[in-house]
Order: sequence, then C-alpha cells, then structure tokens
Amino acid sequence: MPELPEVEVVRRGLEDHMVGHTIVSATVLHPRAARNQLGGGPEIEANIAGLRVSAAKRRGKFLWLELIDAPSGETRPDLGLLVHLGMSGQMLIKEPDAPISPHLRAKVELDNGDEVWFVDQRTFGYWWLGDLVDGVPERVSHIATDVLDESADFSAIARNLKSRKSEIKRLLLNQEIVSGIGNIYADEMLWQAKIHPLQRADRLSLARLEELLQAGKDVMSKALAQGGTSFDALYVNVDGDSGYFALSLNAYAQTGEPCGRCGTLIIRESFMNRGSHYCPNCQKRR
DNA sequence: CAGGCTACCTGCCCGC
DNA sequence: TGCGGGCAGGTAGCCT
Repeated sequence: MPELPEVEVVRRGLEDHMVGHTIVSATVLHPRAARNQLGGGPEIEANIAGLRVSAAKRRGKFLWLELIDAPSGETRPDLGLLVHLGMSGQMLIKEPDAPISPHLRAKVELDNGDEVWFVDQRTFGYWWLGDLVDGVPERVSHIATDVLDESADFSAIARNLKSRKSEIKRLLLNQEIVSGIGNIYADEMLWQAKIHPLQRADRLSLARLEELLQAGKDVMSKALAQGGTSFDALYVNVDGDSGYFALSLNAYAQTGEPCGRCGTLIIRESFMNRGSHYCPNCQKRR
C-alpha cells in the first residue's frame, strides 16, 4: 500500500504490535525481498534474532523498525530494519499457523508468538537491515522530509521547486525534493490547488507552490483519517483491512467523471509512463 | 546536473 | 479459448 498515508497506516499498526517485543527469528523466503542486502536473506536472518523493537519510524514511503540489543541493555538504537512496500507490499500481523499466503516473501517471529509477514505480489518491495545514521537508515538519507513531517519547511521546499525548469508533477514524484507523494496524491493535490500536472514549476509563484504543498498535506491527512486509499485487497493495514479514501478521490481514477468543482469531465493523459488525471477546465496550463 | 527512459516483477483486463 | 498488449500504488540506475 504505497503512498504516504498508506505507509503511515502500516507504521501505526507495526508500532502497536511490535514495539517492546523481541524478535525470536527471521526467515527470508524470496531473494528479491533482501536484494539490497549485501549478504542477502541469510544476513538478515543471522543478525536480527534477539533484538528488541524500540520504535516504528517513517519518512515518506520508507518505514523502519528501530532495534536495540536487549541482552546487553543497549538503549540507543543504531540498527534498523528498513521496510519499503514498493508497489504491492503488505506487512501483516499473523497468529502462529495462519494459512500461508501465496506471495509471502519474508517473516519474523516475535517473543509473544505473533508473526509479522511481508507479503508482496510484485516483489518491488524489500527489507534492509542496516545502520541508523542520525536516527535514519543509511539507505533513506537521500529522501527528503514529507509534507506530514512537523519539521517540513514548506517555504524552503517551494523555493526548491521554483528553482527547477521542469513539470510540476515530475517534481512532486521526486522523493528527493519532498517525499511521500506518489501518483494518486500528486493528481489529488494538483486538482485541489487547480494546477495543471505539466505546468512548469518555475512559472508558478512561491505562494502558489506553498498552496500546493498545503493541499498535499490536507489531502493526505484526510486520506490517513480514512485508513488510506484501497482499490483492491492488495492495499491493506496490518490486520488485512482496506481504507476508504478511494471514495473521496477527485481526480485519480476519475476518468470520464464530472469534476467536483465545475462538472467538466476529468481526463486521463499518459505522462512518465503512467496516468495523469485532471480537470481540463479547472487545471489550465499557463 | 537535469531529464528521459528502462529495468525490475506479477496479475488482471481488454480486444482480437 | 488463447494470446498479446497495456495497465497498476515505486525506486534506482543508466544514458544523453
């Protein structure tokens, strides 16, 4: 369940079920789930047993579990299990002996008997066990703050956007400028702010760019409150339940539906090998 | 450095 | 019915 609100739903579920518990064992069943690990799945399996989960954190679409060495009494986490859900990843809390899922790629067993399964149909997601640098996994250091982060500086992000001569939607999808935005929420925030997806960022005022970021924060907050966006059973929380924000979408997947503001039919165009949905009346390219 | 394209996967849906 | 093509929430790494 890929974009920021969906990943945050998963993070909260892992926080509830994993923090304070010790990992008894890990099993990596598919090599692609550990493809970014130098030693592959065996490296995760060999190094994670006995560590206690002290927190579940997130930046943009990247989430990680902070791990401390329980026996040694070490309290400052310097190791984390990074989880990226890719296009189709799920983290599911399971009772022992739960019926097997066809796309189970990795799992851990906790000291209370629960298991945490990483199920991922398309295998774009992965786990990575590695060092935390300033509290963030090394692999996440290039990712920008996200719009729901209290420390996000919208003025600075707007200036960064304005310095670039490129289409605004391309920039919104670039996780190194502002993170957490994917195809759904890019289309939604652009609709909300009445900006054409191909509008060049340097032609927008700083005030408009800040409005756009605020629109992103608003739409993602509402999506989070409704458990995220789910079109099918691939996008679920740690208990396997879907969110309801798909019912509130104004642009994404609304091709041929009347715009909620003006009634003009929403259109879909291909951009960056994916669909862009927008209102051709409200969102004019200037 | 920025932008554009491709690769990595599985599964579903559509048209022929 | 079968098959090919297009499509799907993402990221990273090449080229130019």
